[in-house]
Amino acid sequence: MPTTDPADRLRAAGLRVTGPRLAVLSVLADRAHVDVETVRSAVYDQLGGVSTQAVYDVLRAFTAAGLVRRIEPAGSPALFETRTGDNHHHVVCRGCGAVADIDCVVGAAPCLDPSAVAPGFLVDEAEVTFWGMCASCQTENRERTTT
Amino acid sequence: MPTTDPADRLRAAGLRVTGPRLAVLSVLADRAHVDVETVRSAVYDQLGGVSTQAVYDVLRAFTAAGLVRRIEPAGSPALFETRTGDNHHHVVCRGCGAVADIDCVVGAAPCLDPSAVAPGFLVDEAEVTFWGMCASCQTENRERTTT
DNA sequence: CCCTTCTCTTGACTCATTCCAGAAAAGCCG
DNA sequence: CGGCTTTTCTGGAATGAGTCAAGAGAAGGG
Repeated sequence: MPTTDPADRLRAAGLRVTGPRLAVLSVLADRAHVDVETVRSAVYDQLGGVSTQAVYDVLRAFTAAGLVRRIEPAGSPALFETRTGDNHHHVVCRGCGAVADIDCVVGAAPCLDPSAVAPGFLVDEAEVTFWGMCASCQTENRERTTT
Repeated sequence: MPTTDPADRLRAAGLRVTGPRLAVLSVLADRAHVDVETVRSAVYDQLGGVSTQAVYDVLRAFTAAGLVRRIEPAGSPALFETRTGDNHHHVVCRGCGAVADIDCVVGAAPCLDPSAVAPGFLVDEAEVTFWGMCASCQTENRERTTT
């Protein structure tokens, strides 16, 4: 059974095993897309205390090690997710800011071919963000408009 | 002759014609992608003074009116561009942060079909950002590595 | 020309994120 | 199992983008 143990996953990534790191890892495992403040408070509850700084450091280390991916939808703070390496994309709700995953339609990265890129530009990733309205925000909007 | 005069374009959008607005408009016309600070200083030079606030207000009003589009590549401040309504995309250089336009491969918005969106989600736009290295950053990188 | 309404100015303030020591802990080595 | 090096965590201050608020000032309609 490969790298199921959180501590092993950290070691495999060349990172030291510490309380905060394990806690952050477990928080990320629970939820799909988490912002720093959510991580911080969850870790805080779990360990009885952490500094904001530690959370940022841990998340940066994880991102650099490829354990988590950092996404940053326009107009909202950074979010972190554990699905990495599969180049999937995101839908963001304009109403409530909810983020959901979308499997990549094409496959490997970059999943799109930028036809007319500036000459010499070497593209390694295509990031796709879909914008729209989630079901509940549509309902809410309609009600408010109709009323 | 349709909306060639800046002042007319403002009026057509239902906005009042003022010094700062005309100045911002001309700054945006000169460059493809501008951040707020660049706009502010250019307008400052042109008019002999503006408040940061006015620049933000003007840009927000323009964005709301559809005169400009606001883009926000992860890790950099907001940029504004005058190409609107043609749903084109962007390449961002990881080295220097330079942004260039890419014509949409597909055509109309949303230019991609999110196959497995959460049920009920109404998508209205697909925003594509290509990440990579521009020609000069590649060269610089190679030199630094080789040396 | 007057009045209403929208726009700018100034200045304080929030929020996310980073920088800066120094103290503490984890790993590695023998 | 100790000692040493390296990395990580703590606390606190600082930066930068962007927003809020209240009042002075201009644009436009009548």
